[in-house]
Amino acid sequence: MTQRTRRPAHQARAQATQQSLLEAAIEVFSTHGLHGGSVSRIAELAQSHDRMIYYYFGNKEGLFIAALEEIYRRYNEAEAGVVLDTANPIKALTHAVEFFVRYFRDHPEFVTVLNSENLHRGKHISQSLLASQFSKPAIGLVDQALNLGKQQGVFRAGAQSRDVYLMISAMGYFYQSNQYTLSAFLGETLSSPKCYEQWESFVVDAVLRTVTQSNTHSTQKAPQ
Amino acid sequence: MTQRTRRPAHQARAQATQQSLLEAAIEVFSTHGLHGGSVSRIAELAQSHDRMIYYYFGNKEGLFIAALEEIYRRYNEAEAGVVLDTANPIKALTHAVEFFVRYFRDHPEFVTVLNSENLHRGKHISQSLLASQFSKPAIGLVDQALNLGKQQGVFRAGAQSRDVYLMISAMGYFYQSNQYTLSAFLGETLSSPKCYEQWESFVVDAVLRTVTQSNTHSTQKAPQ
DNA sequence: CATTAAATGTAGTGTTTACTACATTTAATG
DNA sequence: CATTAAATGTAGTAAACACTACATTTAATG
Repeated sequence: MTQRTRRPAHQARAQATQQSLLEAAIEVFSTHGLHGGSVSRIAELAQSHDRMIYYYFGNKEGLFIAALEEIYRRYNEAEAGVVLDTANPIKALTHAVEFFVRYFRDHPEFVTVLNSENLHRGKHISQSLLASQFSKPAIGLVDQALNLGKQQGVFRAGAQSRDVYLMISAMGYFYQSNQYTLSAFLGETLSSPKCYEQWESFVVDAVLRTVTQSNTHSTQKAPQ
Repeated sequence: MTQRTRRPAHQARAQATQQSLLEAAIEVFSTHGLHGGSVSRIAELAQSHDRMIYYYFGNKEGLFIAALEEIYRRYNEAEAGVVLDTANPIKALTHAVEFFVRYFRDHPEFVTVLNSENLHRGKHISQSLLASQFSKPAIGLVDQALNLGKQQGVFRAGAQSRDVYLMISAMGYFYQSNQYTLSAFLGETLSSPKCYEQWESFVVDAVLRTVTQSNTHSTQKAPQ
């Protein structure tokens, strides 16, 4: 905030409370949504006071924006940490798919907070100054694997990175996000490890079938 | 409710208020969520009184369950109205995909209310007595098209209806549900008709590539 | 046309909410 | 060690919330 860099002990403690408030906010907002999660509950979970939320984040919305930025930051950080096998495009793309599907599975708070933000029509992410930075490495992984395969003639040139990224995200995200209504709708639980594994391998299979060279029909136009 | 069938004028008026409350509930819950949408706002939009919500639906949760059941009912109704070309499996599956993608696009309230329900871990849909009925025609369309193709040797036997249904739903649903964060994340708006069309044709292509026999030299032209 | 019950209108209740005014503690510095 | 500002603690406020007690209107029936 506006503190000078002259008071290290104060600043350390301050940053600790900020961090715990942010962590609590992610937890509460992810389980109850923006309206459902109260500032008092967040403060309590952080073992602090709601007073501090206003001190550090201005208001409830400011805290939500901070939480949103944080989960995006972690998502990008995780994505940046993935190293793909440059020799084998199929292996590379497979690993990329596995990363995304597993990330959504292992980070339900990312999914639910994004859902809350989309309920509010992206009102907060559009306010965020950091949002523009997020777009940089977004499709990076998929783009990397796809280009690799195109160069080697394994993947068809028509497959666009953005579309394939959306495809992978959609299948991983939707399975996690809608697991409860899907389970009720389909009459079977989707949360078991066995079910997860089967879905993961299907997604890998579907993505590979979508991007690999084949002489089957196509409704997709040529790339430009 | 508990009214006898002896008072038609009363009953007609009663059903009208019930219907307008339900419609208003879908509207408000879909734009603000379960917690964000208030009963007073719903009553006002329905040009009624919050008093009537408790009279007809018991409480706020009862109204939400009713709204949930209603959007599911409409979804199933729309699905049941689709007639597929039994002679051409590729055409049939293409039409099925187009139906789903367009349904999610044209019924954002279905998407957002389901998201709210999933935020609450399916708490309400599991309470619903009608929920079990919903599962019946769920995969129907996809299953129909897929079996058709398998019989004719166009689609591979390994492709399971449930997986393909999830794939189609995921790609259609996610694109609509996450359009705001995706637009910010990817740096381009996804809501333009042109973008929608391109995505739709990609989904059709991806699904067909996923389920078709990989080694067949199908010279069959794609549907327009 | 009086009766009756369904349907609606009115005016509340207690609670929770986001947010704030004000007091107090902490620790770095002259 | 007194000063000072950052950091925290306490005790509120007004508004919105879900929900309800009670009164009134409506129209079908004896």
